[in-house]
Amino acid sequence: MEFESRVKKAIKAIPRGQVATYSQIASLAGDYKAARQVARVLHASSDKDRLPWHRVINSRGGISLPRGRGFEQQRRLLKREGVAVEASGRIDLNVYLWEPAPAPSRAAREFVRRLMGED
DNA sequence: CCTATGACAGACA
DNA sequence: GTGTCTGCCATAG
Repeated sequence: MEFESRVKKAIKAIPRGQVATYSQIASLAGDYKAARQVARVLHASSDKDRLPWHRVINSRGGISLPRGRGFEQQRRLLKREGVAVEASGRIDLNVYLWEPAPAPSRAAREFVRRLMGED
């Protein structure tokens, strides 16, 4: 249940107005090959989890839910927060894909420290 | 131990 | 662009 909770945490971290892919979430949860598990978690999750599930899309930049079984709702929720979704369900990843800020590397911290002239 | 499931992804024709 | 095939692996039963 460790992996599953990390998946949920990662999904909750997706900012409003942006999207993340299944495999992206899997990677953040610690297993880059576990995209299908992310799908499984979402499929099984009930609304009490309060997950921004609609911000998770597939690697082709599309809504994976079939029409009539969630597609329309996901599209509506995304549009509501400013994400442009084509009628086909496609979303421009170059615009909306979430790029989590990486933790600064040691080298980066060192660089800043020197810039600021701390000793 | 099995087998089945899953809102996936990448490679290929 | 489509369609097919294969690998993937945590869970549930």
